[in-house]
Amino acid sequence: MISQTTEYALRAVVYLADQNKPRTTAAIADATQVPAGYLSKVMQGLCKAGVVHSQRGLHGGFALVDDPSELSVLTVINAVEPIRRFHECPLGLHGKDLCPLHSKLNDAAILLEETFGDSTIADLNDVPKSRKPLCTFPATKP
Amino acid sequence: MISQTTEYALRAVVYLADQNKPRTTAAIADATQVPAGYLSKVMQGLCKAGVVHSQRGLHGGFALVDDPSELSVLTVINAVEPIRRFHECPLGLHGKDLCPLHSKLNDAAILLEETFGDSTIADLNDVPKSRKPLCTFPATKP
DNA sequence: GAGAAACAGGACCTCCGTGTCCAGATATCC
DNA sequence: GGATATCTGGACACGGAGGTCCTGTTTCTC
Repeated sequence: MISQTTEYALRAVVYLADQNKPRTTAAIADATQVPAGYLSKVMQGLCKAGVVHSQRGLHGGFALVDDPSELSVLTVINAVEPIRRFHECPLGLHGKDLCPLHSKLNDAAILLEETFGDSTIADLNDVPKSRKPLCTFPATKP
Repeated sequence: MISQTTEYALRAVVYLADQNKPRTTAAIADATQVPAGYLSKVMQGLCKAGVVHSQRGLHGGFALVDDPSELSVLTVINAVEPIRRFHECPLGLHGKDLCPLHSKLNDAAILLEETFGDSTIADLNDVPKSRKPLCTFPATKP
């Protein structure tokens, strides 16, 4: 449903939203448990898509471009790997008129888009402090 | 959202439902535009999962085990590649208590399961004859 | 301007989804 | 029982997702 890479991107964005200042790849990787080398690629993608911006040099790192309350989960997903829609039959038959099967699959895709479009990154961080932390970056101090 | 293989399986099942007698791999492949060699593997999977049964020899082929009205789209999907749920944090933190991010992703997975669980293969074939054919196996006679 | 911090991006690796091909097993028909 | 039809299963090929590593480039600080 969602690729590994997309989930990595979401974790990183949720983390950045919670920190609201630039964070280095190393810091994000540590907090989100994403392989640092690979995360670097993922962040480059988010950067090109305009979701985050990067700053080199001392005190640099990545930061969100928009306010987390303005950034939907769907936006992040689409920046990495858009949800696949069926605008026409994959077999090239009956033109734009989807058969029931692909119509159903398309409906499911739309459902996902709505679900992810409705929640913002801010929403995901908006929980009581105790439960808060995303899955990882919080109280990792056992 | 749905792998290529899963879509192939759905096409094959929809076709078999419409034919309601055993069909060979070659016939299914032709009707559904799925590479024959690969379809053979996919059908073997569906067979092991108990969705279809196979018959070797003359007049053999594959046929559905259950009535199409008893077979949900979800069943077929799960037979090939189950929808991934998050029963616990993938990072191994806070036990069974999902963080908002993975809780959201899990909700989306449940939504998909409901959507696909609600429609049967029979539903997909239940349209006016003219529009009917799945995407391919119908009037391919131009 | 020198040095350190940090991103950018290329080369390379592995694994799995997708796909092809073929020999073998099994069922039907005559 | 032999010929034919058909599924079964293994070997292999290819590309892309996921992942590692290293060098280059930019920017900050002093």
